[in-house]
Amino acid sequence: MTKRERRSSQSEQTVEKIVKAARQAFAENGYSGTSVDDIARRADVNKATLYYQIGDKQAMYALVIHEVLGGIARKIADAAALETHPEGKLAAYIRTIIQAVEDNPELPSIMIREIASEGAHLPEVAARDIASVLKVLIGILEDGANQGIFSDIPPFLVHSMIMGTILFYQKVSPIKDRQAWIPASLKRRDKPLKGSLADMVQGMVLKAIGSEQRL
Amino acid sequence: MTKRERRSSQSEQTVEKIVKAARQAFAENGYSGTSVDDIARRADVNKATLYYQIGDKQAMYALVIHEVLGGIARKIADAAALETHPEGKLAAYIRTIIQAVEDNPELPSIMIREIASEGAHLPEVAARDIASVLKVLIGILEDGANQGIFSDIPPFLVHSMIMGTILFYQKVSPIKDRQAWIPASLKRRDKPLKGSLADMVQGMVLKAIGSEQRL
DNA sequence: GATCGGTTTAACCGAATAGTTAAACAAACA
DNA sequence: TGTTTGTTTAACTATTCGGTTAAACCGATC
Repeated sequence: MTKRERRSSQSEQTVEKIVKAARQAFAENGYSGTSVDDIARRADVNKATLYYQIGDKQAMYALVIHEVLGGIARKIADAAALETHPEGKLAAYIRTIIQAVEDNPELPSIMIREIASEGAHLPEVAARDIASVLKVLIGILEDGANQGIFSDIPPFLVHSMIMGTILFYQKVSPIKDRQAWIPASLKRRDKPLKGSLADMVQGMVLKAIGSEQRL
Repeated sequence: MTKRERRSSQSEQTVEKIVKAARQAFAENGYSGTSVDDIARRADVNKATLYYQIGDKQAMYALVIHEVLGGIARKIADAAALETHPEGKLAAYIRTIIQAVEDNPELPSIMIREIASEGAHLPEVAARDIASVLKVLIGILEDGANQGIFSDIPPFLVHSMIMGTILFYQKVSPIKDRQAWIPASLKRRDKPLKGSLADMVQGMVLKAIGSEQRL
């Protein structure tokens, strides 16, 4: 590392600290529920530094969104392209989304809130990312329907089912563990599921949209 | 209407105006994103009146939550109790939830946000309501599994699938209509679904959790 | 029609908010 | 060592926030 690089790499380090703090804060409390001072406190950095390094609150949010959603779109498209059959493509599609959710603990909260507010704070880059993911799903479902493998269910309903199931389960699961009225036996049943959530959701979705004549 | 009643009924009318305004504001912008002044403006009432009639912001939110979630729990239990077979019970369960969502346009946004924040603003009354609904679902799934009708899927995953699908679709559907890149033919396919969303979700969920040997 | 009590209101308060500024700091370089 | 340049900081501003107050309002009762 040259001397010139050292300064800029320290700057990158503070940017990283800020983005991490912002990601956690936005996930916990939403856009309006998060104050810039709170982000600064979490990042252990002066508030003016946030404005110097990144910009205003919207810019911080856009950066977080981009970081969280940015890479996913291509990953999904790539994973689906590796498969040949619609069933395999759909399974890969679901598996990749679950993998992304498990890699980013803050993704469900942020995405769920974004859906609730109908994308009010979404930068267009992110909207395009989501759109490209949807196009992949639409293609898979059309292929499957043409081959008689899938029944004719509106793609947006399928999309709602996949995303809704995954994101909700990710958020509901920890709440469940804190509920005293739920018998321990029930709680235990979800534990081993952790690793195989993908398999379970895959199976459910494929059965849900599978065509009758195939069974 | 007696003379004495007129005054109190006018008071009730302002409370209604306030609750309606609060419900819409909280649904649109969330708890933190809604200002008391905004609610007052929407209700066309002075801010001090809100505090006189209802209480502080939390009390207003609790009232909205109670109004939105209050009646649903018993409706679901009643509807499921009318059926004898697990499949019929589950279908009634789903149908009732969809009916409630369609009757309350603000329900999805509020409930989705509440899930994102892990019930941070939820009054205990509402938490109990949700718990009782979950108990009904757990009972149905246990019966079905014992009778070999349903396969053994964790109840919280089934719950996530049902609620996630319904709530997400309700929010995603209007977004979809505003997207220019989506072919009109695709948009049209969801239209006739409006009335039969219940049938479709019922069918998907039952197929998703149906046991193998039954097919 | 005087007055009593429930209701609404304008005006106000302190705290928190998003965003700015000018100065201090520290690393590179001459 | 002094200067320059990129970075961080404390202190500040204007606005908005949730919540309060005291006075005005108005229908019911006498």
